Amino acid sequence: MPELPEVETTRRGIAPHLTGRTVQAVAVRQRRLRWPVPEALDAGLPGQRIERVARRAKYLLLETRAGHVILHLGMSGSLRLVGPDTPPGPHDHVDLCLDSGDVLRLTDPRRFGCLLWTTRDPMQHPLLRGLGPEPLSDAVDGGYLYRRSRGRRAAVKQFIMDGRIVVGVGNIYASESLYRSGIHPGRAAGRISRRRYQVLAAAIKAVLEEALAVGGTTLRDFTGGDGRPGYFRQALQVYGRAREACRRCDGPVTQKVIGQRSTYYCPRCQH
DNA sequence: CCCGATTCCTGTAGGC
DNA sequence: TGCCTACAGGAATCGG
Repeated sequence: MPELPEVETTRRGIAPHLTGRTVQAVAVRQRRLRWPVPEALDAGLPGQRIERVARRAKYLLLETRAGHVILHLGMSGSLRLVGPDTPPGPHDHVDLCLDSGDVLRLTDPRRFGCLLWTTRDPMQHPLLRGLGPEPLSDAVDGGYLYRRSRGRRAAVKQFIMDGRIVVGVGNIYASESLYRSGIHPGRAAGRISRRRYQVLAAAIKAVLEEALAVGGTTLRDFTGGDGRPGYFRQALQVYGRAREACRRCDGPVTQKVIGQRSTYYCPRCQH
């Protein structure tokens, strides 16, 4: 599923094929995604040249002079470039037809993604306004997490998954970075020391960067469309490994629901 | 403001 | 083999 590294990998994969191209036509076969695909997209996008492909959090932005496409892959979405006469499958909801002949195709079986169009500053869009800093930026460090966590009683795992605090840390990376940090995911966010938040911030960055590095492998699946899981799966220490042996202490990995999400951790190594 | 619960959707996995 | 249910997940939104 598209996590932040995979969204960034997607961006890098499609950007060379989109930048400078003009959208000739838009075909919407299914408008009902997380939010309806607006009719304004069909009206406003054709004829526009894509100046840049950017990313903010897990949103992809296609910038044109007339407006911006805001695209989110949800949990099952993917983008592929296909030839002009490739017949769409049942979950191929939207096509952007380019003047190169390529078609950018959005596939999303569970339809948790979205594809929106705005003629205003996209960063002021309700979905983007209020998002926290990028996890790989200098704005996120131990001191920042420490300050933002004061007074919070919610679990630290929920805290780092809160997009207003820091974006891009999904369920998988939250478990993985807490494991690396030796921090118990259920610990109250406001009761963790500055020193431990420094360790956690470094772990979040390391996990995301490592995933991004192997996300380049996922790109081949993505463009080739064979859907194999990326290599990052093999690097997971706790996620999805309930009752299996902790790689550090050999004790069983525990699975527990925290904040309505499956959470994996080692009760011996994380406190 | 903070926090927990609910909601969207459908492929997959597990139980019987 | 096949049916049925539970579950997974990103993130907005609602209710307290």
